Amino acid sequence: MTGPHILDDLAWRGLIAQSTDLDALRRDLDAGMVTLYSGIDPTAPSAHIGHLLQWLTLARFQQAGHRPIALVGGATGLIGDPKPTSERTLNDRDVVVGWVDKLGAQLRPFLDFSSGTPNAALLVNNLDWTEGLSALDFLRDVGKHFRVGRMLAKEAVSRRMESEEGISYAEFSYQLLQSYDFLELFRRYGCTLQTGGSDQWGNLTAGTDLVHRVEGRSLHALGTPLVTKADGTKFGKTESGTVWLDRELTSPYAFYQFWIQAEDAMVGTYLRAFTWLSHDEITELERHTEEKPQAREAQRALARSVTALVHGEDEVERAEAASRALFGRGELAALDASTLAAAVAEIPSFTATRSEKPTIVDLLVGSGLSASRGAARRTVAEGGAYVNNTKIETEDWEPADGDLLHGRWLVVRRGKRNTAGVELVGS
RNA sequence: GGCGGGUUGCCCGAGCGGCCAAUGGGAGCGGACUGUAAAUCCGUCGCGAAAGCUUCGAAGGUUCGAAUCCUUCACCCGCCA
Repeated sequence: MTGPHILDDLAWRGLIAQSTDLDALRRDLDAGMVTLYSGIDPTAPSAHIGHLLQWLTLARFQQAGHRPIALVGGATGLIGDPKPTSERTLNDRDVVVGWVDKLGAQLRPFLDFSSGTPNAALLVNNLDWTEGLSALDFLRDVGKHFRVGRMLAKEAVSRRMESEEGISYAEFSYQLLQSYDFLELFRRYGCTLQTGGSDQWGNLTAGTDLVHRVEGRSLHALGTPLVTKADGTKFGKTESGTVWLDRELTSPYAFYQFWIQAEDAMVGTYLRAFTWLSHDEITELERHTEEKPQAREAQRALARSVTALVHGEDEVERAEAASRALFGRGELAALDASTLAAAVAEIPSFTATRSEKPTIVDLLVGSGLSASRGAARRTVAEGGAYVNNTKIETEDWEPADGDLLHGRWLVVRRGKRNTAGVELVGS
């Protein structure tokens, strides 16, 4: 095996926020193949880039020769992990089942499941071992090992206890369910390490505690840091919401754009956490950002790498070509028809009819760039409306024939970076 | 089961019969600067071109007039059983 030790690599990448006994973990990792797991709950029809980080972490361990188990929480997803701010609303069972399937399919490309490989990845669903469990058995076999004082002390619980809203018994019990997963995976597969976001730390340690009490074994837990923006605020959101891995929810182009807009101060952090680029390559890119930030080399590499990982090289090509066309210094009118058509295909677009004589306000609203006519008019008044990179000053502006690129397209833009395509049809 | 407190726009949070489409902060959005970055400053932030319309947990009611008062319901929090 080449390259740095897996723990050193993770540390270098800034992926170790918390851990149980790191030295003991290192000894186990060095002694042979370790089976580890990380779980995500089905709370939406797609994973997002926070989940991606967990899967990549599993993949890094697999790359180092260890066996990853990717867990999808068909059971825990029915209960809901306590959020610091508010109680979750329960999702219907069949909805959760559908999401479990989607997430399972979505994570497959990130791990090697090929049978025959000694450390082939496993995909499990915790509903498999909890569904048949009676409430009495659960309380006797799992509940009996938990002290309420310890449970209350967990941050996820205490934060909620202090909040106005409080916490339901169901969410309070969540940590028991997740702990039981660790115990079950230890018994079934000899799993001795759980990784997860540091917001899961309480749940991770609850798991090691349970196994310790029941099996007398000290297992390991590793918490990855919560990825944030430079000012500490939420990462992974755009104007239109969460950045999803599902292309129907976040198009590859939008996905690429999200990464290319990364802040200078954070681009290195993201490169380390979300890409497979080597330490040398990343160090070089970080130096580039330091010396020539306006070139945005690091952002470009980041967007390219992560988009390739999630959507493939072909989509990277398309996203880059569209980005060049839309953000390039060249005139849009100078683009040939096929390049333009390809670019428009990548961005949200809609069709308008000539006879309807759409105004700039119609175009902004119709393309979804503005939420309402009032908002669209405001955008025009604020000087944020563009057609084909030309600022539109009046709200009753209508496209003339000469404005149409190749006889039918318009590129509408709100602000600096929100673009949409319009195809004008009819006569 | 009893008593008390609460539910306001994306979030926090004022308002406690008319001056309230609702103070303030944050987030968001647009502009200037720049580099599809950050910071800063300026503007904006229910729908509508406007008249006006729909909002302050839900439904009723009192009133010329309600987010503000009353009734019922739902949910949340606390204390006591």
